[in-house]
Order: sequence, then C-alpha cells, then structure tokens
Amino acid sequence: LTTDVVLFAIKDSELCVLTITRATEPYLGKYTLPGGFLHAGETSRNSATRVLQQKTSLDNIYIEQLFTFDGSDRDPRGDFVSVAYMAFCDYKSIVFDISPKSQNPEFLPTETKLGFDHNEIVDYAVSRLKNKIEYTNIIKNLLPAEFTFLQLQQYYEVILGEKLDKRNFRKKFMSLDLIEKTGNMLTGGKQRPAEMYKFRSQDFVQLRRWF
Amino acid sequence: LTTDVVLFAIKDSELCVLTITRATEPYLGKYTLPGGFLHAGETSRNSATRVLQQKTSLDNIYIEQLFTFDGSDRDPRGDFVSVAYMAFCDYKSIVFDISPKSQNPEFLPTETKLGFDHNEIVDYAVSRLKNKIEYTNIIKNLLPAEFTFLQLQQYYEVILGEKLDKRNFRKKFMSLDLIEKTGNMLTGGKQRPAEMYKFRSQDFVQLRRWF
DNA sequence: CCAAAAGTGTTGGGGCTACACCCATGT
DNA sequence: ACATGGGTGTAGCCCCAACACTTTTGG
Repeated sequence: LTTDVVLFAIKDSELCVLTITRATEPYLGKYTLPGGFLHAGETSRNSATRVLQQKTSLDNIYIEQLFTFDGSDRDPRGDFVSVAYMAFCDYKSIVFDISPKSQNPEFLPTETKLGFDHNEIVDYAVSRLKNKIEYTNIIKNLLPAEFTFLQLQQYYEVILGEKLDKRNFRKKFMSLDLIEKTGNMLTGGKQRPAEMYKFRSQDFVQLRRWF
Repeated sequence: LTTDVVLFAIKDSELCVLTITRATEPYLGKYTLPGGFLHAGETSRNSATRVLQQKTSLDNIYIEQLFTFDGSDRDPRGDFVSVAYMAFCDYKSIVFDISPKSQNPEFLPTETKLGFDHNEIVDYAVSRLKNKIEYTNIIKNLLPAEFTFLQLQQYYEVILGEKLDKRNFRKKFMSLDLIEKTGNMLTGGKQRPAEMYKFRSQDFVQLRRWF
C-alpha cells in the first residue's frame, strides 16, 4: 500500500506539479510523482502529508484524497495499491529540501511525461481541479496570502485553459464575497498600482454552483 | 485491504442501500454494508463487483469508486484500509441469494444505523449521488429499462429530497435529449395512460452542468 | 360523473455575456 | 508623451422559476 501526491503550483503562468527524479529502478532517472509506502500505523493521508514535508518546507498544506489506483500493470515490481492525494501551494513560498535523498524535487508542467501510471493520476487531478475551482474556494491554496485581482483571474485562466472577461470575472467573483481588500497596493510596475486582496476565511468553502 | 460497497436502489419511494446482517463478531447481528477482503491478484473494483454478484443475481452493474477509508479506529480488529464503491440497481430487478452465507441481504433506508464506520461511507455516497444526478445520466442505473416521466421525476425528488415542478422538470430533462419514447403506454391506473420512455444511450454521459 | 394522474405554455425577473473607454503610474 | 496594466457600466438575451387548467382513463 502506497501513496502518490500531486502537489500543484502555478509557475510562470503554467500549471505545474511537483516531481522527483527517481534514484532507483524501475524508472531510474525518470520523473515521477513523490510518494512512498505507508509506515506502520500511519493513515494514507498522514503518509501523503509526510512525503510533502520531506520534499518541501511546507506546513499546513491543504490536501485531499483523489482516487485509489490499483491493478497489476501499474508497477513492474508487483501488485501495489496507491491512494493518490492532491495538494496545493504557492510556488513562491516553496523551499525545497535539496539533500540527495529528496531526489531533486521540482515543479514541471502537468503535461510532462512521468513514470509508472503517474500521468493518469495527474490527468485525474487536473480534471478534479478544473471542476473544483468552479464551486469552491480552493484556489486560495495556490495563491500567496495577498494578491491582485488580475493575478486571481490569471490563475483561473491558467487552470481552465481559457481567457476570461475582466469585468465579468470581477463582478462574479466579488459577488461571492470570499475576498476583501487588504488596504495595500501593489506598486512598482509602470502602471497604475493595483489593490491587493486576501481571502476572508481560511476555511474550505463550498459554493452552490456558480461559474 | 478490503472493499465495501454501497448498492443503491429506490424502494417504496425511499432511497435504500443493500445491507447484510453480520454472522460473526465484531458487530454480530448488526447491519453492515457488504464487502470483504481482496482476493489474490484481484483489483478493488473486481472485488466490489464480485461481492455484489454473490449477494444478488445482478450482472453488468454500474459501479464507481467512492473513497478510501483508513485509520485504526474503523475496525476493532485492527488497521484495515477499505476502498469504498457505489453501485446502482433497479429494486424490482433484484433477486437475492438467500443461502445462509449471503447473510440475509436486504435494502434498508440510507438512514439505518450500521456497524463499523459504514454510516460515514453511506453518507458520502449519498452526497456524491445527489451531486451526480445533476450533471450525469447515472439515474438510468436506478430505473427499469422502461419508465414513465413521473417515475423519473419521483426518483429525482427522492434523491434530492425536494419536490420539483412537473412542467419545468419535463422541459429541462427533455432538452437534454437523453431519453426517447418507447411507443408503449402504461395503462391500468384509473387515469390517463402514461407514455413510457427509455434512455437513448446505455453509456455514461457527462453533461455540462444543468440543474 | 367522479377521482386520479397525464400532459401542456406563458410571463417576469435575474444573471450571464459581450463589449470600450478612462485612470494612474513608470520611463 | 507613451506604454502598461488597473479599473469601471450597460444593454440584450437566455434561462429559470412560478404558476393552473384540460385530457384521458377506470371505477
């Protein structure tokens, strides 16, 4: 029994997942998702959280169970069952553990070819994410604590894979009453400063359908 | 590693799940979901399907993975991990296996108190079902091959737990183009005969949001 | 003729989409 | 001055909800 974790982050306007470079066979030298065997007495959720904490410095990560993958064709070594999780972070806040045993963790685009059946896991996670940003506030887990409206919109656009109308997006999102101004402005660009926003609640919110 | 299966059916205008009466400790004599250990070389999905085929005469059941439950507090015998599935059938088409080893399978309301953490599993399945009838055609798995519009509507009402407007429901559902008249009429009541319908496609259909 | 479910249209309001211009700052 | 993103309002359309009566059969 194992876990695999899809940790999402948005890097350079692209949706990416945390990968490692395998140090042993099978798939030696290939990219895969981080994961591993459950320790004794550990839940799959704890195991997934532990794996992430080993690769990154993150604490308090939002994580949710995705799906359980099994079947004898997914790992050449034998018959493993993997409980997959997905998690989110703000790319800028990540500090990687660079010790050799961490196997060079890095964020790569979701289309990157991975070993095992990990592309299947990533595809499933991406489709879940696409659905879920439309009726929950999970996007806050990808954003820094303070952000501008344009950044919020761009994150939606990256995940959904389509351009959104600026005025309509602002109206719709504002009506959800999820975010508020911090009072700070983002200056430094050669343009008018932007208001900064933060999410009101740190909790998970499920909306009754909207997009 | 085990599976537990939530088999739904609508019986007497109530949403019910298949239960068994346990023949051994723990929870001897209590109701629980059917389930069991995976056989060697078997996937969790195959295991869940096999369990259902043992209790009922059903073949070709629609089944989907729900969630994986783990933690040391879910079974007093130790640390089990259970991959839960949900499935659907038309209550009228069920023939139970009544041999003693089948442990008296029967359909009971979803609110029935069950052993282990099985109420948690049922609650999760019910919420998934409630969501899913709003953007897929899974309801066909609960209906007989031919049905009337009123029956279809009543199934929605039972699952959603609310009354729906007859005219609006018919308009909305018809616009989805999922069902067609069979040409048969249901007679025998002391009222005008009703047109009978069937689903066009036997396949799973995912709609782009509607209810 | 009465009871019971079958079947059918219209209207008003709210929310979505589409669309273009001025503002504040840095260089 | 100009380039860049920041920020704002409206009008039309479509979809949804609300709502009541006639039809067809059995008893």
